[in-house]
Parts: sequence; structure tokens; C-alpha cells
Amino acid sequence: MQDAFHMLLYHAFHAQRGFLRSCLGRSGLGAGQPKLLVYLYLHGPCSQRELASYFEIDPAAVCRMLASLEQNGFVERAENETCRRTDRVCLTEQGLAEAKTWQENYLTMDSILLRGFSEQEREQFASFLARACGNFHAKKEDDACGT
Amino acid sequence: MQDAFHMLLYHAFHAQRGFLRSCLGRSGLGAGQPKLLVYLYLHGPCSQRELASYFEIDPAAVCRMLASLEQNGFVERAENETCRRTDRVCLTEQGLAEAKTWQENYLTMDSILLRGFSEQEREQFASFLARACGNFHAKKEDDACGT
DNA sequence: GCGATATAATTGACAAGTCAATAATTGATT
DNA sequence: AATCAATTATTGACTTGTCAATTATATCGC
Repeated sequence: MQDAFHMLLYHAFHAQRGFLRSCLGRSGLGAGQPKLLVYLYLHGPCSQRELASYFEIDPAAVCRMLASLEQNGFVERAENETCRRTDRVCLTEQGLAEAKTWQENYLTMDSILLRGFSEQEREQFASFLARACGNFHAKKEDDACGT
Repeated sequence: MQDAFHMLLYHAFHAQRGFLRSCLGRSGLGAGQPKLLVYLYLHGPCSQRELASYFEIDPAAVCRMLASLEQNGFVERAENETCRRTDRVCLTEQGLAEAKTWQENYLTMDSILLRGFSEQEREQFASFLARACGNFHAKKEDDACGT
């Protein structure tokens, strides 16, 4: 069973998550929150929907993480003038600084993950992960059609 | 950012988790529980500690999942005669049947994940994941030594 | 313009993990 | 043998994620 593929993926992800957690320190952030900050940093203000879609997570999770981020002063949920249904999530100054820090942390994380990998291996690994991901999505679509 | 490696791993894992969830149906199992059943099926009765160590998860998580499994009749936590501190987690008949089913489900899951991969690619992919995992563990050890 | 329908954010309830603390038992040292 | 330390299971509080339901707003058909 230790060779079962899904367990390898499980363990790799959890090892990564563990490292990420070790970076959190006393920032007040949870393990799922930094990615939101970095996204906002790189793409500018956006709706909660956009965040949920991009990261393929439930809007409810986004909503709660943003509530926490807002309470800790990293983010603001402003009204959107053009559409009062969606809101415009923006980084605060503090959030911007934290986002920059996390962009670095993520680079470090990737470099640990890929330590000892040649450039060619990195590309191959990346392509494998993307293909695996695609396989599951394709399966889901198939099942949906078959309904 | 979509190319950041950690996000590839994140998405692959979540796609896998999503498929797993779609297999749960009305079994009464949660997404983390089947792996415990299969382990007990393959290795026989063991302590909670052993499960937690093998899967590298917190004993508290194991304890709660077993409580749920026990309540649903898949598992029993019996006293261990040789050591009253540890207990002996055993599959029930129902648990055994469910474990067999899940062994199949896991094979299916792996085959979906690896759809379109050659035998050589599968081996390479497995080795990449194991190496990545090892890199994080090595890092953790390093940090611990440095303290 | 109005009504049905879809979409955005939110909330509640749950599962799986984390960490910290506790109680009971075991093992080790002197 | 008695104390002190380590280990096992458990519980509480928390975060991230799921799903289902609700509310408010937009949009589309007529």
C-alpha cells in the first residue's frame, strides 16, 4: 500500500502543507490564506467568486478566509460600484507587505520541493502533475455527461 | 503564479480528493477514513499510534475518525492485554467488506490519475513525488538540528 | 416593466487536520 | 521500590475545505 500512487500524492501534499505551516509563525494567517494575498498582489482587486474559481475551492471557504484576513487588517471587502452583488477585495498596506513576503516564501517552498531536480526533471514533474489533474477533471466531465 | 509548483501539487491533490469524495456515496464514511480501513485490512489489528505514524497524521485525527468508524460499525477498539495504554483496533465484518471495496476504489483512482502515462512515466512520477516528500522531511530535520 | 432564473456572498453544519493540554499507563533511574 | 519521564488515547479549540440553504442583486424572456 505504501506504493499506492494516491498515497504518494497525499504524502507529498501534506509534507508541503507542513512546511507552509512552519512558515506561518505569528503572522495571524492560516495555511490557506497566503495564496489569496499573493493572488490579490499579482492580479489586483477582484471578487470572491474569482478567487474561488481560480483556486477551485468553495466560495464559502474564501468568504471565511477573507473574513479572517479582513479582521487581521490584511484585506478590505469594498463595495463594487458597477455591481452591488459582488464585492471588490483589496489588499491593505499591511496585506501588500505580507503578500510580498509570501511570494518569497512560496519561491523558497518550491525550491525545497524541487531540491536535487534537474531543469528537465522539473518540467517533467510539472507536466505530470498537470496531466494527473487533467485526468481527474476529464473523469468528472465524463460522469457529468453520462448522467 | 499558475505555474508555481506548489499550486500544481495543491490542485492535483484536491482533484484526487474530489474524486475520492465522489466515491463515498452513502457509506457513512468520511474522506479520510477509507485509508484506515484498508490499512487494517492489509496489516491486521494495530494501535492508533501505528495508524497515525504510518499516515503521518495527528493521533487526534485518527482518534476521531476511529470513533466515527466505530459508531458506524466498521471497526472496534478493543483492549490490548499486553498493554492497557494502547488499544487494538480491529475491523468488523462490515469493516472488512468495506475495506475490500475501497482497495478496489483506490486502484480505480490510481488508474484514473495515471491515465495516459506510460509505465516508465509512472515510475518516474512516483519517484518524483517520493523525492519531493523526502526533500521536505530532510528540511524539517535540518531545522530541528539547527535549533 | 415584471417575473422567472441565475449568480454573489454569506451562514450553518460537518469532516479532516493541526496544536495544546490532560489522564492513565508504562519504563527508566537511581 | 519510588519517583520522574515518556508514551497512548482522548478532548477542546481552531483552520480549511465540503455541501446545502438563504438573501440580495442581476439578467433574461416576455
